[in-house]
Amino acid sequence: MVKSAARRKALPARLDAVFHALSDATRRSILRGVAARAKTVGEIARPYRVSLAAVSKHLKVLERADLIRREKRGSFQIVRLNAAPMRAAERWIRYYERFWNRQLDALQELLDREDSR
Amino acid sequence: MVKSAARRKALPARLDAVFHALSDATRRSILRGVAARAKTVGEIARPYRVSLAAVSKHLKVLERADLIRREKRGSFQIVRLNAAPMRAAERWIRYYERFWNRQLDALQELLDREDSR
DNA sequence: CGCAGATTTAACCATACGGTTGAATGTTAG
DNA sequence: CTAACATTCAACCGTATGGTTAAATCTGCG
Repeated sequence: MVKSAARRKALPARLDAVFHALSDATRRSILRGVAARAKTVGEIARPYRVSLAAVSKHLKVLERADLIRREKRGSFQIVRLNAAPMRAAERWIRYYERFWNRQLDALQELLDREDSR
Repeated sequence: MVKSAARRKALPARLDAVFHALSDATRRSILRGVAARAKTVGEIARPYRVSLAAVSKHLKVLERADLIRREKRGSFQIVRLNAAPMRAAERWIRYYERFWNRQLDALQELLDREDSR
């Protein structure tokens, strides 16, 4: 059962892992990269000034959040994006859309009042 | 100038702070609470089993991400949600919507094939 | 003034993070 | 079999995190 396998962790813990994975600019950049196309670890690491071992650790964090999947291909491996877990994160955030809209409305109202003064 | 004040930090750094703030279940829970209505620190802390000092630290993390604003009201203070920074986070994630859709499509296709076997 | 209440600060602790270097592992190619 | 390559592991380092308790700070009130 694909679904239950993907959900063995409780939602809060998964959100913890996903948001934590996204809280680092290097990791977000890595995700952008593998979203464009699947890459080997070496390819992923090349653009960054950090060591390969550091990138390996970043990949482990991303893997813990299930945001990437690895396919072993002999001596190297192919890393590809798994965007699915972002859905829950996006839904969590989007709950607050009404609040930022409301606040923007309030700000707009404020600015309108300033303008007409 | 409201806008430039809200943007004194570079986008990546702000995203770091926002995603990090959201990576803890207690902090997410706190945000839910203050979204419902503005609260004092004491009110915020009451439901949790941790000390007031711990909650105070959580609030500092949320404040660093500019996800809450505090209004001093004499001996206590009122904490309210500031959802605006979530916009950028939501936009960052939504970029990947097409990927999780694409992958869901692929999964659906797979399941369809299974069904018709 | 002086206390009570609300909140933060300080000091401390264990663990996690993000980075390094160097050794170890696994795999393919000669 | 061995050399070369891709990647991870291990050990270490400095700093951050999330928690604690106890002391400090600030404010309103009698």
